[in-house]
Order: sequence, then structure tokens, then C-alpha cells
Amino acid sequence: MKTYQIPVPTFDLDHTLRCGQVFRWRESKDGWIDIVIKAKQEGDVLIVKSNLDMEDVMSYFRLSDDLDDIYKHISKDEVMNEAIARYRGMRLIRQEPWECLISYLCSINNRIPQIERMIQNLSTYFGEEICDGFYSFPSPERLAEATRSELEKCKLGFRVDWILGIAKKVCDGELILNQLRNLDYQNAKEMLMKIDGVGHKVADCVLLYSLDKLEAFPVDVHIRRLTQREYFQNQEVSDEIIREWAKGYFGDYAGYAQQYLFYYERSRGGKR
DNA sequence: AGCCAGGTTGCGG
DNA sequence: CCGCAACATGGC
Repeated sequence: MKTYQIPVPTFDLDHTLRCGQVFRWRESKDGWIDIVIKAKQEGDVLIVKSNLDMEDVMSYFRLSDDLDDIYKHISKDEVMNEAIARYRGMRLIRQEPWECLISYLCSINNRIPQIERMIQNLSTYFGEEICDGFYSFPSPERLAEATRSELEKCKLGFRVDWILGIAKKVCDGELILNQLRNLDYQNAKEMLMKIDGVGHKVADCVLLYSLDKLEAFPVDVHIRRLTQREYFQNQEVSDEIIREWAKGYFGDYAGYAQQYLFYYERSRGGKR
């Protein structure tokens, strides 16, 4: 276990881990913990304990993203400015694509606590025990050799066959997720959407959260509700219209805008 | 009890 | 291209 103290100019660990993009981090008395990483923030310093190299930690938290420049690009209106003011320092996280894909398949027509439970179940049933009580996310190989009824124990619902199918594709080399990084956004999205169970939303999530496509703008119920209310005068417009609008309105960093708006919309509970 | 949740698919128009 | 229901699970 190595310890890093990383100076971070514009960064907020709490917002970054609470905004709904990752599903395995837990908050404890002394900071945050994932399977192999512990992290806490003291002022402008991020303190990390992990076996990872420093550069991997920097990469994971996207500490090289120029947030102030990104804010300049997406600060288009009062709604966006309010979201930025509230969550200043929130960064996207660069996730591992395989885990990201399965995680967002679990997100389909689901709630966050249950998504977290499914991922926890998958890990304890099919992952490897790293240290007592902590299990890694299962490998594609391990999931591909699982039976349907074994997977059903994880309470995945109708997602079981999709997940099995994807695991097999990855094992066969038919789907090489990291390769999609080399394609542009449109082409990578087309490839992802050939996968059974992957539509626009899941594809955009995987592209944004794990494949560095910052223009991806995942449209889910919350983003749809907020966008129609704040930008379309309560008109009902299709998701395709919303995606096209976001691309033109927010530009290359639409994905960052999406994350701020998503968190903003989800945490305005009760406030009309 | 019925509706909804970080949707997708397959169907009929 | 559009809208629509079904899909498994669980919380309110």
C-alpha cells in the first residue's frame, strides 16, 4: 500500500463520488473506500492509499482535465451556472470499461441502491476475495462460464441474458472494449449499440465514463425531465432531439454538462 | 395496489 | 421514423 498526497487545484472528492457515476465507493469515518483504493481530501490535497501507481490514480480521477476551461465551455445559462456553483470541483471518473458496461446494464430501469446491490452481488458471487470481505469485480471469463440460474442469484432480473451474452462476446474476443477508445464517438457508439441490451443511454454512459468520449450526453429520465423543463418550455421532445440539442449547445464537453445537470436534478428533491 | 426506477427490445402503425 | 407494452426486482 502506497500513500500519495496529490495537490488538487479544482477538485471535490465528495461530489465526485456522490454524483452517481460510480457504484462501489463507500464513505467511512475516515474518508472513502473502494476495493483497492482509499481516498480522502484535506483542503487542496487528495490523499490516496493504494497499490496503484500515482499516474493511474491521477488518470482515474481525471486530474489532468482542465476544469476551469471546461466550465468556460459549458457555462451557457443560469441553470448550468447554478449546478457548477453547487458542485464546483466535481470531476468525471475514468472507469474500467468492462465493469462500466456491466454496471450501466444493471442501471437499466433501475434505482441506484439496487444497482449497487447487483454489483455487490456479482462481486461476492463471482469476484475474487482481495482481502476479507472485499471482492473484485468479476472477470468476463468468470461470468461467461456462469449459468443463467447462478446469475439469477444476483437479482439481475431481465438483464441476465444480456450480461451473459456480453461476457461471452468479450471472452471470444468478439468485443474488445478498449479498442473502441481509438474510434471516434459516432463509430464507437455504433459498435456498442450492436450489443444486445445496449441502447443509446448505456452506450453513451460507457463512452463518457470509460472511453474518454466527453461529448457523450447520456439521456435518462432525470436529464429528460430537466431538459424539457428548463430548455424546452415543458415540451415533450424525443431523446434524439435532446441529444442533438446538447451537442450543439454544450459542445465537446457535453458529457461534463450532463453530469452536473444529472446531479443537480437528482438532488433537488422537494425543491420546486 | 399500483407506480416508478440513470432503458431496451420487438411490435404495429 | 413514431409510440407502446413487457421485462425482474424492490421501495414507497
